[in-house]
Amino acid sequence: MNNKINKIIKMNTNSRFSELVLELTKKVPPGRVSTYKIIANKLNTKAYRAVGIALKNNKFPIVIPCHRIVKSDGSIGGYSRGIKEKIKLLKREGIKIRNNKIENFQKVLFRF
DNA sequence: GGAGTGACTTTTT
DNA sequence: GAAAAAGCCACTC
Repeated sequence: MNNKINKIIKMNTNSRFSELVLELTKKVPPGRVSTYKIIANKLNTKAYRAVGIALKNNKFPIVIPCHRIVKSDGSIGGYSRGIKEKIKLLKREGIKIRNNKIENFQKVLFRF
């Protein structure tokens, strides 16, 4: 099951970086969020922006919970289908959002 | 292989 | 505290 997902990810990422980004994104549990910064730090890099690029370019947003990745100040960030959709998905998982910012950000933040 | 781009972050106005 | 600027580095073409 998970192996299949990994294969799919590898298929669609020629570079190691994107692969790792997607791997980490997958590990964020439901109801929690993480940030581009945390992921970049986890990969020992400062390519915060490249993390976003990797998520944007991933071909399988179904298996990758991209919506659980937000900006480091708790605001939403971006989403290929529009931030409205992202907010909706987050709310569905029990995360409260006000004025495009996540409430209890520190609480729901998942630090790996 | 160089230049432009971006779902970011931090610092400075 | 909002807005702008600067810094960052992988990605794409």
